[in-house]
Amino acid sequence: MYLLSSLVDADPTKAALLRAGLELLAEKGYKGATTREIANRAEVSEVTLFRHYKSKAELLREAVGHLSPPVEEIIPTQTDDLEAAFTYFIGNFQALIEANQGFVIRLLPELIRHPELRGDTGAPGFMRAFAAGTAFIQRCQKAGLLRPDEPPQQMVVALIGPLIGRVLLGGAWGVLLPLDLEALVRGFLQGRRADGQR
Amino acid sequence: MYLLSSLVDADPTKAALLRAGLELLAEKGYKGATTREIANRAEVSEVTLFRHYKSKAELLREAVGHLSPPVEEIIPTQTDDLEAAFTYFIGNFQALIEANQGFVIRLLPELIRHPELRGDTGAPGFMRAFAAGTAFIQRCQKAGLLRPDEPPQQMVVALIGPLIGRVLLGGAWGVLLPLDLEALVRGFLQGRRADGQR
DNA sequence: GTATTATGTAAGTATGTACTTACTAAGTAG
DNA sequence: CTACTTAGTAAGTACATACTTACATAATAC
Repeated sequence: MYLLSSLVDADPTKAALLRAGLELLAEKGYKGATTREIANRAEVSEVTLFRHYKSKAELLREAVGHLSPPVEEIIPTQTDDLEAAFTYFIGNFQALIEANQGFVIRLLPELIRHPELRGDTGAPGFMRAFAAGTAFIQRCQKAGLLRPDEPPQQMVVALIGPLIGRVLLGGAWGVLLPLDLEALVRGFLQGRRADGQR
Repeated sequence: MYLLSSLVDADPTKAALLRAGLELLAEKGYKGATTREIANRAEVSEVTLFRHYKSKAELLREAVGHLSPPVEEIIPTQTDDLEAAFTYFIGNFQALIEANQGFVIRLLPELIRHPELRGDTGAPGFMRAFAAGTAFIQRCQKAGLLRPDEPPQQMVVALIGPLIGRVLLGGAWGVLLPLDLEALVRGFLQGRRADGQR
């Protein structure tokens, strides 16, 4: 379900614990994710859990730190055709968060509630997808393709905010309603191109 | 912080308990909202809490049921000028969720995680704001002002999804970035008017 | 063959939490 | 003045949880 980087093969016990911890953090929240259940789901004993991590907090902190979406694959390579580039990006991003709805609906709010889980290593892994989007927009601005006066983070919010909101509303309603991605990209680019052309 | 309807004056003890329960449900999650702390924040003893509600679950269920945004005030009264009407609506809605960020970021996900808190009384109070938006769009469709072929719920997602996503991302980043509401309304209405006019 | 490593089982400690019971004090209604 | 309601304090029950300790077992390293 959630994307964990490296280490997965290195130590299978640790990997299983991290994965189980992430899943239960999303499903039940920080308090609801008990060490007993994490160990059960990882198919190890609770004692083994505490032999690998000195506390539940440490385990979950490390698990969150290992979250890593496949950033490289969702970033467009070309910037010649802006509309195509952003359609590519938003399509990939949409697929990513649709496959990881639990992350958006449950894990992200839990990380907002428990900032200590994000660790102190600067940008936490789970934010890399947003950061990648910001970086791409910045690149477009420097290349003179997008208006330079709007902050890139603000542009990212305008671009992917609708996707996030859609998934959250979908969770609340129990139905994921379709979204017109082309219209989204069109609306986003309108008035944001640097050359003034439509 | 959160909008509770009636009853507030009727029984101040209950009202204080409900308010404290909601606040802590948002702040700490279902498990984290302990009866002791709810009672403390309501400035009553824990025993008093259990004299009014037979369980923590019942208290929180009732608290969620009493959530009531000022729906009447955010719905436009006229539909002559669609752009003005939707600007009015989206402006009010924006103000509402900005004043209640905690609801969107913390309470809504917690209600998704614990559907039993929503009660069995059909549409729960906290969804009324979304429902009101849906109803307004439906009215516009019936009046022949908006395309009738797109489901109103889907239109609502396109309209307020960006606001929701923005607040969630704001929570994750610690910064609420500005959003161009006029552009949002313009983009929303583009291609959705029934008469084909721009 | 022995030491080391990774795991399991069983049991236990300390603490927090939902919820109860018994008794008391103050205010209000008649 | 009395009855009733609403609240508080103090204490306790039953259970779950994070985390520990002690001991046994199987696999691997040398």
